Amino acid sequence: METSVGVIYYEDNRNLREGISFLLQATSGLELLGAFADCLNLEEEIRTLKPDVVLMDIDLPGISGIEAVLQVKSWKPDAQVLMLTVFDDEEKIFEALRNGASGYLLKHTPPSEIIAAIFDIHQGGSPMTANIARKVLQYFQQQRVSRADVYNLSAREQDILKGLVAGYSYKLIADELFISIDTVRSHIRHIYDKLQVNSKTEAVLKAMKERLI
Amino acid sequence: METSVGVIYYEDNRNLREGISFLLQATSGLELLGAFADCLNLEEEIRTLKPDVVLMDIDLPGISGIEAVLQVKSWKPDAQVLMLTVFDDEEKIFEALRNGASGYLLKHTPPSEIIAAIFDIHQGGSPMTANIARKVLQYFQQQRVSRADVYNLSAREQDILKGLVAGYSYKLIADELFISIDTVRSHIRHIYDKLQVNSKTEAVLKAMKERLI
DNA sequence: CCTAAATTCACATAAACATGCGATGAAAAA
DNA sequence: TTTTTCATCGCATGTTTATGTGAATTTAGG
Repeated sequence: METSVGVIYYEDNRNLREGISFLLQATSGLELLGAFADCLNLEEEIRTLKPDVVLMDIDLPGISGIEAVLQVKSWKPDAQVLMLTVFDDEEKIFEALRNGASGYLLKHTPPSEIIAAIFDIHQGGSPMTANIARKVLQYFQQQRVSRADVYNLSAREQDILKGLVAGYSYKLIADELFISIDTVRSHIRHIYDKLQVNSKTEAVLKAMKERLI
Repeated sequence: METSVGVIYYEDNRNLREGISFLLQATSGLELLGAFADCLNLEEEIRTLKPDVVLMDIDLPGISGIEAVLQVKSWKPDAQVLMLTVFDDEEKIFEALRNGASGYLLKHTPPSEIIAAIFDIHQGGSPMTANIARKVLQYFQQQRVSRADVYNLSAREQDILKGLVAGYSYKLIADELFISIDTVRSHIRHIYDKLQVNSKTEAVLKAMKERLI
């Protein structure tokens, strides 16, 4: 059983690459399998070196670090990718994370923390700076902005809409709420007006997407 | 302009509360506005003490820390809530974060890091342990895993299902795919069989909830 | 008090949908 | 080669929805 964590490092800035490489080599428990300036031979490098952790600069020439993540994960799905970036650009962060990166650090992070993060990520954690974590959280929280009152749905209309979202037919909703089916029809007409739709499916989709219920 | 960060602390364990309280008081740049064992007077405390940061144990007797987050955010939306917990229970994490918490630390985090996290959160970061960050990421990544194959939907059936999820009528789907409306019917029959539903709305709901598309 | 919503109900008709029972040809699997 | 699955189409029938029109009662706001 190997005890050290195999690392590959992609970084186009030579000084930085050599500096961090030296640090990685000097750290017991880590094994630097390779350090490269670009991802031109990514596939072969991943296949032959079989890294546990890939340290990846996000702004690489040629194939960007973001695309590279996808490739790393497709060739070695259990490899953990830790992104390094100078700027915390929201779009790039999300793209990289969606592509399968597991951690995200700013380059100005102290070297000791980068080392710690490599061990972290290898043990199943997702090291990221508090700033980046906040952006992820916001994306994840941004939801409940739009509420039912935006569309001025009355309480009863929301009841009916809940029934629709539950997948009920008009008749079931009527039974559920102890009202006639024509009343249900009437409410649904008003709901459609307010949501600007004209079918059950569209209303349900809008309700789900905008979390009106 | 006040320079210190006002903190309120909720923790039912007396020893822990007094220990951390002492630490908070001794830290320059922080001002401990209050430390309480429960959230029974949460509203008043938030209103009168106007904290910048609320340090909240997740497992409080009476009103749980998770519900408390919602209340804190409703009475002082710009207050940042930092959750503290012993176990990293996935459900509780997500509930707290959905309710508006901005950070999440395990209780065994070293006191120095808790202090650092308070400053972090006040400056717009979201401090969280690597383990918790991983869970958030996974939730956020779990999306694009087309589980359509779980139900053995054929490629064409997925096309039609996409049409339904887009809110199209049979006729529109038929036009879109250059097939007859009867063919659409036929595919939809098979989709219903495979998904075990019997209406457009149910199929759409299932597709959305389980991210089949 | 008056008006505007909201809630309830009714009748009617056309459109859309669900389902049953077929069928054909092509491609993939056995 | 035979069988199975897929994708395509048709017809028929009953059910559910969408929409028009109208109206009585309750509730909330000006």
